[in-house]
Amino acid sequence: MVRAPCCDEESSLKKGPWTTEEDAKLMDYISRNGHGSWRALPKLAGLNRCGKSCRLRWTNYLRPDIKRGKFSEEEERVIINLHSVLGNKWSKIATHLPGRTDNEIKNYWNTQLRKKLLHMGIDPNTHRPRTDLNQLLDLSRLLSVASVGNSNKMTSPWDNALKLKAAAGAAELTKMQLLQHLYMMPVVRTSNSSVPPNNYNVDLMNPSSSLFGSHILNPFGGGHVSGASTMLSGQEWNQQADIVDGFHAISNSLEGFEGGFGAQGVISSNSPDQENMSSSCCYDDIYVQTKNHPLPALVSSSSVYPGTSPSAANQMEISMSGPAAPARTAIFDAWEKLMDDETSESYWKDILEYVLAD
DNA sequence: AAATTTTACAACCGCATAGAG
DNA sequence: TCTCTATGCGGTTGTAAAATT
Repeated sequence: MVRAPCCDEESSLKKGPWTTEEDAKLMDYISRNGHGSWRALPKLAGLNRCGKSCRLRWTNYLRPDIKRGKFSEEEERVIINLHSVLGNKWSKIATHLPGRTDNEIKNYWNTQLRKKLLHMGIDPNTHRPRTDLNQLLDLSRLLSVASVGNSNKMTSPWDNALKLKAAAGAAELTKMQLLQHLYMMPVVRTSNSSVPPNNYNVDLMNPSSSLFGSHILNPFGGGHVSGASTMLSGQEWNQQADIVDGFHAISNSLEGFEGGFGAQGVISSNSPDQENMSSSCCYDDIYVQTKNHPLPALVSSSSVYPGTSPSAANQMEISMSGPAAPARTAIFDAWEKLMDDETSESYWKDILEYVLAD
């Protein structure tokens, strides 16, 4: 059954911006009678609008309890934290911000907060560090942030986020992401590798992988983090069960690293109604997402892997001459820079050597 | 100063859902 | 249980204002 749009029934109904006269009529009517049936209201109030338009105008603009003006830092923090848990459930988020409408919050998110998060290197969809190469290559900035000191003074949610990101081991994070990209490149695979063809990569940031326990970085320290997990291969998490031996070794060598993330307390995860969640497991009263989720646009698997499941033979071909070459160069350049950094620990060199020798 | 681009946000559209009959 | 209506919700669009060229 197809229902006709309510506002198309009478094409003479006015659309577009409301005039002050219309606002006055609507406010006057509702203040005297309440809104009652929205569909009946326009005629009763003498408005040439559809009921839906009247409801929207009232709830988003004319309602007397609406708060106007800039969002405070506290409100920003609340929105970000709630968004990390609820996703784009604007009406639910709005219930925690008295005087703010879902529409206003949605607009503010889309025009301000999203950009701020992106600028900080945080994926606004996942609330996790971005994995695009530009971000990865911006090592010096992250490292300098990480070394700024341990001041706990928070001046804004953004400072907080940056500091937490840094405190959580931005340098290590970046190294891991580079490692991941390195490992995703089918450069060093040999024919006797134990890794099945479709498991030639591994997401070091994957909370469900065995590499780092189940810790997810929450840049805002709000206690919960969620949203879809980043999946770099576009395959099911559970297809990554067979992780190459070399990376088990890396995992073992990085056990101590958990403290870097975990020091904040872990973070965690999902409300049970989280959309797109294929499964979750309880981890010390925390839901940890194990989700099938596509690769972020900025690091498309296709850009690194022209084929979805290349054979060992064409993996080599790809690695030598395929379109992934520029990305590989960038990654290796970043590694070179990293290795030149006198602050790099020797074990990172060991890890790299291990991976390349695999 | 004019033209163009960007930004902010009000409003619309269509789908989902609750609930009445 | 089914059908239908009213309302809620989230994505998208339109447009005025501000910023930039």
